[in-house]
Amino acid sequence: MKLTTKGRYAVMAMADLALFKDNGPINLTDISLRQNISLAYLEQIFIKLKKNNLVKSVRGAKGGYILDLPPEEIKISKIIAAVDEKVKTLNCKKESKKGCNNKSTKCITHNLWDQLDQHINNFFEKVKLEDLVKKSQILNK
Amino acid sequence: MKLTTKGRYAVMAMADLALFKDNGPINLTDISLRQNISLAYLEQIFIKLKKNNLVKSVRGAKGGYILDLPPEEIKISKIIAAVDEKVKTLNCKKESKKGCNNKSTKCITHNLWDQLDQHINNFFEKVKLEDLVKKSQILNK
DNA sequence: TTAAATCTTACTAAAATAGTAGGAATTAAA
DNA sequence: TTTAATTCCTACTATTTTAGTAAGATTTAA
Repeated sequence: MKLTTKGRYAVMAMADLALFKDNGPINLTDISLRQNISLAYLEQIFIKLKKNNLVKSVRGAKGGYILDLPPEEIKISKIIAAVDEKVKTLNCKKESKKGCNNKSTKCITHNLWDQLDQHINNFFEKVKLEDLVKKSQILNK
Repeated sequence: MKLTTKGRYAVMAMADLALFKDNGPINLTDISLRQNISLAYLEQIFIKLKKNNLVKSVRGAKGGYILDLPPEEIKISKIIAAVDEKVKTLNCKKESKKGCNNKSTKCITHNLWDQLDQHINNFFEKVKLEDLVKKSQILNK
């Protein structure tokens, strides 16, 4: 689990798709304007979302993207995992069969980071795209 | 809450201090060797730990650092906060009185990141230095 | 007096992140 | 059949952050 603006953009864009999911394919230019993210950057992000079966594309004029699943079935964890390659927040420099940093034991804090990863993952596993859309409707009066 | 190797090093070093807390001041050269972290880098880290009242220093020969509190009273969250300046995992580009990115509303995912920060913080609030020391003794046979 | 240590400041290298650029391919609609 | 809108693809670049180095000043036990 790695947290960067790329992941944040991805979640924002997916939430945008969810909000407008009944309008047919949504093009990136619209998302770019609404969410204030550069078009070219969004394009890169959507290639990854597509590869990970989170969205479907419709090419050509009047094309765009649509969610591949209903918002209540899309976990935030999947979205973030799709765009940010690395999986862990923090790694020990090297972990061999022996242990961390080639020492004979795991480093003192090794388990702590493992647990943190699980903890963050749990959080994002529980939240669905649907939850964000609902919230944004309620909270922004 | 920002997670980098600096934070990890800080936790490792503090755990090291906790392990050897009955030996009087521990010098950074020893920690450097045991934890495989460069001395000069450790020095920088310890300046911050000291500023944040997590350790006390003893200058001069036979000097070193000691914990300012017993390990059961030192939360991991404090250690990480001490060395990593920024507090949040992810920020919206700009949040003015109006909302994120100067739009009239908070961005769709704003609350999500706030909640995540709380979630991670909770985790580190619950874990004390003592827990790490115990664990390292048990798990590394 | 010396050696071991912290303290201080400034610099630098490396990596990651964020973003740009330019054009190819596809397709709805005029 | 042409055009405009759109995704797709690849490469490049600028910026920021992170990690680390360097050099020396200061302090103090022995």
